[in-house]
Amino acid sequence: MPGSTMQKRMLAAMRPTPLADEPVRWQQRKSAQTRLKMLEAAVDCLVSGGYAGLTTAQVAERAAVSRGAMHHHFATRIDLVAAVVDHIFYQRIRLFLDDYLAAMAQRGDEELIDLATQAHWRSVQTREYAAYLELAVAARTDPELNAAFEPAARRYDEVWTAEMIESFPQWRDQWHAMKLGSDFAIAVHSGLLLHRPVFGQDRIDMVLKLSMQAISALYKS
Amino acid sequence: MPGSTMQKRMLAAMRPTPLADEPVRWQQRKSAQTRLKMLEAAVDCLVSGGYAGLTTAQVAERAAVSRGAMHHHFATRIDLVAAVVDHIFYQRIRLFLDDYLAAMAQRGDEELIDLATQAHWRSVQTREYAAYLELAVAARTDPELNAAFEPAARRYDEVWTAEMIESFPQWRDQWHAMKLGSDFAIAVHSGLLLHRPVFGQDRIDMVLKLSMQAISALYKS
DNA sequence: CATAAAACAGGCAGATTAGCCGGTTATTCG
DNA sequence: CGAATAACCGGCTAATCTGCCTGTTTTATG
Repeated sequence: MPGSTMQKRMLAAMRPTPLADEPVRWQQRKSAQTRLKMLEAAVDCLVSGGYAGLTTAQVAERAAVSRGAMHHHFATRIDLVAAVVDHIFYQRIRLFLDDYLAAMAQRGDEELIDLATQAHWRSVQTREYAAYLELAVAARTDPELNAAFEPAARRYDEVWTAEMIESFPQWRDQWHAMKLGSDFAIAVHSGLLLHRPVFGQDRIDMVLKLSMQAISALYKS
Repeated sequence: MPGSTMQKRMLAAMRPTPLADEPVRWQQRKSAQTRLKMLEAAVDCLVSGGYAGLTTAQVAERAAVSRGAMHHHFATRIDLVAAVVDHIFYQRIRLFLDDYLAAMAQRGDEELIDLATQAHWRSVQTREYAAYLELAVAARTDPELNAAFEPAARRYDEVWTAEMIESFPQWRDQWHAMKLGSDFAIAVHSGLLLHRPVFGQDRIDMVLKLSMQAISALYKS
């Protein structure tokens, strides 16, 4: 399994343009650093206060930068939001790959589907996914956000699909089933996250178990 | 199948206190009417602008009432929000029952589980569920909203569970499986709603089909 | 009919936010 | 070294929202 190749390919496909290559000049490096600090602060704002809590003032305060610096990097709020959207999708890919490849290194090449499914469920429980959820829901009612979110979400989905086909050549003839299983896991996991406060851990675990069985059954037919 | 009994029991269990019994005096009836008009306007606000768009000014404008009347019925914004939460859960129960019982009247008593699952998927595509989704996500980051939302969500869940056991006595000995199937459908359907803009209808339909199979399999073991 | 109470109307102040702008410091390059 | 450029600073305005407040109209009651 070309784990390293897979990682590089997916990350390259989703990397935001400002981080295209490492700058060498002090100014640009400092600038990128400040920019990243603001993006991470924006993610914090999303996680703790939702999309409505993602205000320029809050982000500037959390990032410990002046509102002037804020305005220098992101002229308007929507510029910041668009950058946050790209950042979140990139981080989601990065974190999932880190976790999945680590799990794959520990265990063998068997039960790869189970391993990937479990890694996806873990990725759903991260702060990055919480931020993604806020953006996804807000994009449903905010046209400006949706203009930035939907293209990024589609790109993420395409990269995900293409990589699945590339990375599991042994199942290339049943990639339809793989895609279905992936979509299924995505839907179940996000739904479970949404209902966790009411369901509680026990019911969550039972639904997860049932989902794994349904996915496994896809490959035995 | 005592459909009417089921309907009355569930609606009574979830009915908001202000609508406990029909008032007879003009004033109270008019008051309840205005109140309902504001609650429906609030749902409109939620659907079109998200939880952040649920402002007292917007609601008053959509409901075509003065901000004074608004303040008379709901002293603070959180009072309005709490009433909207109860209203939404009540409407969700009501609309689901209307749809499910109508579908059950058309078709026979067979495949009740399939019928209920399909009715649930339809209920997820209503404007009331869109409003519920906004509230559920906002409640994750807004303590004040969560204080009103979580108890209501738990009550809804308890009523749902109890009614399932009451209404399907023929499967009383496998109510664990029924509950699991219900939780599973709830998770899948909400997850699909969330990802529909990216998935598209074809992939949605395939996941729905797979889900139905997994649920059906629960009752054959 | 008179008085009380409920429903309704709309203006005002305080707080918050987005966007904008002139000024300041630090870095780069000729 | 000096000019140009990039990064950064913080105050100002307009708009919006919430909560509160004083009146006005409509309905109920003795």
